[in-house]
Amino acid sequence: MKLSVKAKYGLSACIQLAENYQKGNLTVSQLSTKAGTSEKFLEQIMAMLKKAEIVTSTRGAFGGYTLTKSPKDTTVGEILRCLEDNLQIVDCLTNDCKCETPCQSFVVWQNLHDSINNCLDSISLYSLTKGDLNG
Amino acid sequence: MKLSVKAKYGLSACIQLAENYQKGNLTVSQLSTKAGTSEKFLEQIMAMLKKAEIVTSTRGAFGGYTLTKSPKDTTVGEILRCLEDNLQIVDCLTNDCKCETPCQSFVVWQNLHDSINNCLDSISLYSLTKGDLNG
DNA sequence: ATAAAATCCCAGTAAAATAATCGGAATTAG
DNA sequence: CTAATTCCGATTATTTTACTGGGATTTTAT
Repeated sequence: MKLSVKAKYGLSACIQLAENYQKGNLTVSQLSTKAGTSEKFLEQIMAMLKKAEIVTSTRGAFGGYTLTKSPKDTTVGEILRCLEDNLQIVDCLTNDCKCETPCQSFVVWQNLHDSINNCLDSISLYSLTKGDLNG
Repeated sequence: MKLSVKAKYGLSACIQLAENYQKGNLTVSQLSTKAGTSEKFLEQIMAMLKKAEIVTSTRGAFGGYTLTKSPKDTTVGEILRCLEDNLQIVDCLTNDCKCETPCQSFVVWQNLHDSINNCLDSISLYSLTKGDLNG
């Protein structure tokens, strides 16, 4: 139940992009410095975010990354689902449950899954840049 | 962000103890069979639950485990905190936060941590044995 | 055309965490 | 005394995470 550093670095990068929204690209080099990791590692993370269409890239000189949608329309939930295997804390919920029959814990995992997603979906990047969750 | 099998097996064992509450002990052998793991592995998990005083043990022949408190007073939150490193999804929250300054993600981890704990603390073992979270 | 700046792609490796396994000591009931 | 059981500590195997590295491709500027 630990969050991966991919999630931390990736969210950090997205917050930076939110702060730079409509002010042009940020490069992996710039993003990685502030996120506190290597370019090569953040590169992989940006590839995941791009595949999920959370960020949009421009190749070549003067290229870089931008948010695909506005910070108000981009949630932490989307970002972490992209970087944390869809936030599936147990496999039971998508695959068939292979636990004991009947699996009396199932309802726990369902509730927990919903709690986590509801929480994170309610936080937009915009609210984080304002330091106010209701902003 | 995956739940460990320790948490799954441990919760399964606790549910079994809840169903057997005030009907005597259950042995590791009995618990492990239904939980679907080995005796030796569940032994370790029961030791953790004992240390957290969630279960009480009786040694020797005809020994085994019982719940320390009633199923109504034992929550899934307690159990998973015991088996999942206190449900600390990031280290920032207890240690000093070593992320970028200022760490704009901090509020996310706080919210998530609270959501998870509130969710799990609201589920008692009793409600699980009844298959009704409001029971 | 060339060079520089950037993303993109794929492969490999090192470290850490997880999931066990193993052997045997201590305790208790009968 | 014996059998059933928890308790204790060490070791090992497997999987996941966290990186590192090389180089191809794309784009802009000169």
